[in-house]
Amino acid sequence: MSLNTPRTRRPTIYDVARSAGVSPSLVSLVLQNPSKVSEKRREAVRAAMSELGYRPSRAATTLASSQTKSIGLVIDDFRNPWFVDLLRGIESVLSPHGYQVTLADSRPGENRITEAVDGLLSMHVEGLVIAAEPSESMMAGAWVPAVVAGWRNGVPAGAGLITNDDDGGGRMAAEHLIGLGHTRIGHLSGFGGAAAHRREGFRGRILEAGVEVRIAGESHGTSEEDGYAAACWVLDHHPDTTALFAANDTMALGALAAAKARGLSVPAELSVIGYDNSPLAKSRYLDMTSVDNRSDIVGSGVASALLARIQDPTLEPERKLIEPDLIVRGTTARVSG
Amino acid sequence: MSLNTPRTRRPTIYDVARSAGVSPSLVSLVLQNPSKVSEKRREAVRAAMSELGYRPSRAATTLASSQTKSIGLVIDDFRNPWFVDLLRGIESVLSPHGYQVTLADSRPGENRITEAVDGLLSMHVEGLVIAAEPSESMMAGAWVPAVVAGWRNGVPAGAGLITNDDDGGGRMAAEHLIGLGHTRIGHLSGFGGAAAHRREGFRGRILEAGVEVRIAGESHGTSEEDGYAAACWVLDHHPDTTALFAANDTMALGALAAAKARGLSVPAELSVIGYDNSPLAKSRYLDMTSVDNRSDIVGSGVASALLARIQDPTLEPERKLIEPDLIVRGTTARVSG
DNA sequence: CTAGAAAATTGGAGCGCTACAAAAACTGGC
DNA sequence: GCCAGTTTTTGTAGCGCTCCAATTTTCTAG
Repeated sequence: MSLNTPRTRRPTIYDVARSAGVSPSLVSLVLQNPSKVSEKRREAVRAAMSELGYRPSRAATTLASSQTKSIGLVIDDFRNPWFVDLLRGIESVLSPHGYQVTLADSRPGENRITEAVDGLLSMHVEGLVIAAEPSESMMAGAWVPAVVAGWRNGVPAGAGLITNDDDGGGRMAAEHLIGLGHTRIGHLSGFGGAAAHRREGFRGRILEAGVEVRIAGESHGTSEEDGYAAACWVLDHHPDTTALFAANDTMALGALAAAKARGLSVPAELSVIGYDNSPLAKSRYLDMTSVDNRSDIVGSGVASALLARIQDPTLEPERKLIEPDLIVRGTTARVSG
Repeated sequence: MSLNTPRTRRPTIYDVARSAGVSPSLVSLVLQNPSKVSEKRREAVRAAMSELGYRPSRAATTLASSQTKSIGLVIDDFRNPWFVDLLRGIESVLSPHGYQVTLADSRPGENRITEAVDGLLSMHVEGLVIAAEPSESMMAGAWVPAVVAGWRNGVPAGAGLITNDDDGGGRMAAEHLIGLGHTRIGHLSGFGGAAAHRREGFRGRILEAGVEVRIAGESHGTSEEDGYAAACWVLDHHPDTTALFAANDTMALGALAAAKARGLSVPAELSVIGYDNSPLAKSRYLDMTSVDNRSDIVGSGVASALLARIQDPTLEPERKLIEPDLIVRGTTARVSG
């Protein structure tokens, strides 16, 4: 059957059955458990299927079997680089169990998370991963296990939580800079829960060490421009600053821009640390020291937790933090002079 | 109904009907065409729905109505930055018509495109957008309209094609560099059809102008490392080169790295142009001149073409190139000396 | 060659919804 | 207060598949 052969109706198991000279039940059996069908018929059925261009109807399968072997993943913004790692982590655990992942985005800015969740639930997903700002009501009446990934605030009761230890990551960044001898350090914070945790972890460790810290950008966004503005504020008000920790790699890029604009060389005169270990940080040109939040591990953890709760719904939702990892590259150096 | 109230069975229109004291048909009608239902019953039904936490079963709806109001989008790699713009473009056209987009990735490297298409067709999508390397057989027996976006080779007969005019983009880049007075120009090519078109467009315009061109990296990949290697080759073999055009922004980043390693300042001693106008190029720090392939316009074009063919299946598939746009930023300058 | 067990195959009910024809409940005009 | 017309509501038959009990075929051993 070629593309050019228009068909009135998509073929069903009945068409396949007729064409193969067997009963529809047998066709269904071939689909589900081929080993229970004699080789002769199995091949006849398969031949008929490809002859007709048959593809099972997921709608019918779902309806009849009331299971979909799929989970839903809500992403806040497809541009967030960590979502791909999260997805891979999830798939690495789920695929061996025959589960598939259905994606939905919550339309950045529009906060369509309830719509996204509703859509996924309409598709009979057996579990839900929320990698977006959760809302208390989003799962009202939902009866499938859910796990929030990457957001620590507003997690609804009944939902699990697996995320990066942002406090720990902030502390790691602080530790690194302190170890390099920096004593006048700035932090470019941003808006949101993760940013707050990174900030508090960082600040805590810095103050412990008795080092001065200048924080900027707290209530603003997390874009490169926000990082640039925050870095400008720090560098203008505290020109003696020798190191900056940004709440994410994009903001760190803004910090690099601010440094360049002031003729400060990185890392000789100014050390910069980002967060996320995104492709940006990994790039040979930028070669940025960054905290890796191990989204792949978050993903596999989320998937395992979900799978366990799908299999045994009485299980209590888990709450777990994944340890981040500091990747030292070329934007940080021992303080000079 | 809270998360903590486990339910035996998900509620159906029958449950809603019973609880609202109406017939199931009426509930269905509220879902489809609320204006046809008296306000009193409509509200009763809606109250029952939220009381029970009812969500329609997409599987049942699909099966009964044999339409899904959805199209499938196959992406080669979620990391490709242009896919988000493509998606937004598609949604901007489709949403007003009540259509939704279902995503699938073809698992980069594994070339699971046939699996991705099969999965989407199983979900009864009414049309297909392939933003990945097409394969002749991927849609064997498919009976829905399909449009390929972004790949010009191997497009199956019967599928439409809307993509960026890569030759034109290459010519634009050449034009820009020639206009700036460059006469010894390198090109960092890469593997794949788009790269080939960009190369040929570029080379064509360059040769027309009687300018020398050095091309590297043709059969390699398109990563930053590939760009770096290609740039090293050009700069080492032709140290008099004053400008480089890279097949994409990531490779251009590699070129920047190569320039930095050789102490060449950009753009004073070396101009660099990328392609894609990705967030990378737009960033304040990199501020990279780049060709914008207008993925948003490709997306809206793809969606319009698909919609037209869904509505009138006899329509001939369209083939169209979208004009790119050169965005001049800080990595290109008039040749000095 | 045949009973009995095992393997292979089949029929039919039902999953949750829509579509459409038919029935019921309202309108307003006289 | 009654009829024709309109609006609102309902019953019923599928949509394409799975599941399971029932049936048929095949195999095994005496």
